[in-house]
Amino acid sequence: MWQKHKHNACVKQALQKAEKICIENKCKLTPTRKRVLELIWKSHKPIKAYDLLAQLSSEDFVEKPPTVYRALDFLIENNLIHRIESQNTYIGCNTNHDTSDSKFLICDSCNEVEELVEPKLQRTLNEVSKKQGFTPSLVNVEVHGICAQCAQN
Amino acid sequence: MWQKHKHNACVKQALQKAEKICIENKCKLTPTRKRVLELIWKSHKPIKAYDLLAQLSSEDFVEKPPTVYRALDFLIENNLIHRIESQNTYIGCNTNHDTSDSKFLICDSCNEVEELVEPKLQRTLNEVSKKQGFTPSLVNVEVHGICAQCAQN
DNA sequence: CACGCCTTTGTTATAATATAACATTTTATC
DNA sequence: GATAAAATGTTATATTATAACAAAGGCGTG
Repeated sequence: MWQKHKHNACVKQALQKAEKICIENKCKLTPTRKRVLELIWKSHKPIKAYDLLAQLSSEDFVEKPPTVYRALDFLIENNLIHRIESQNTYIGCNTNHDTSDSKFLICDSCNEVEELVEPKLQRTLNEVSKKQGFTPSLVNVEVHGICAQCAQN
Repeated sequence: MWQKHKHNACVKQALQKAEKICIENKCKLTPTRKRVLELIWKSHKPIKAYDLLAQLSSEDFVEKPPTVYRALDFLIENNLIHRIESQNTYIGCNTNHDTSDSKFLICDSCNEVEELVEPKLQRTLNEVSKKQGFTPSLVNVEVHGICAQCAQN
């Protein structure tokens, strides 16, 4: 279970990565953006925009929807988070992307999500696209099911 | 372009398939459900719930959201349509499923959608899931990009 | 430094998507 | 025809997201 891993460490690491990416991409990790990213990582599970909003509201931040959605847009554009379309949720990304493709295993029992980084899956997706003369720009894979942990219980 | 194909025929075929499926599944293709399915097929492209609602309203049907959403739920349950999560849209399904998995190529230029029925893709998805000890129950693949037709123009 | 420009944030309002909850009607079955 | 189950009608509201415009902040250049 994730409680056992070094969770503070993974939040910290995510923020450091974000700083780095922002320097590379010549953009700014402003306080709001940083705080939203931090909240996403702290939750560790897919989180909803309005839940982020509620958490921000209890702090020093302005509590209007555009605040959160702008931050989310920024983080998505810079591949720091992904949106899980089938849930209207957002989750941190700790893989190294050159694209904003997102590929997930989503456990419907514990709600944990695992990002897939399998080159083989990417290759297959490219192949089947090419076969249809299709040029992919953005791939979204969401596999729902039961994770190993939950299957045991 | 799809205008060239026998579009009436494909709508008709879809309705016939629906009748058949409903007999198999021991459920009923009521007038509202049938009309919603027909509208989805007539549009031929991904269509939004409220667009369906607007079309129904100009007819003899009750024009409230639950009407449409119930019909959509029914059609999805019986694998007669799919929901495209990244667009909040619905599209007819003319492949033979035993599951409600959905795998699409989505052209962001002309908005046409092609359903993928590649066994190889399914195998690869199963493989990468298994590798993580994950048991899939529902697969959703949405590849955005540019179709062959649009790439030429 | 001050000016202008661009980015970011604040603010109000509203759009778009979807469901809850309960009443009524229809259908199937006995 | 009584009754239970399925489907539909109805009202209200929840959830998710964006438009539009104003104000503030950062920054490069003369």
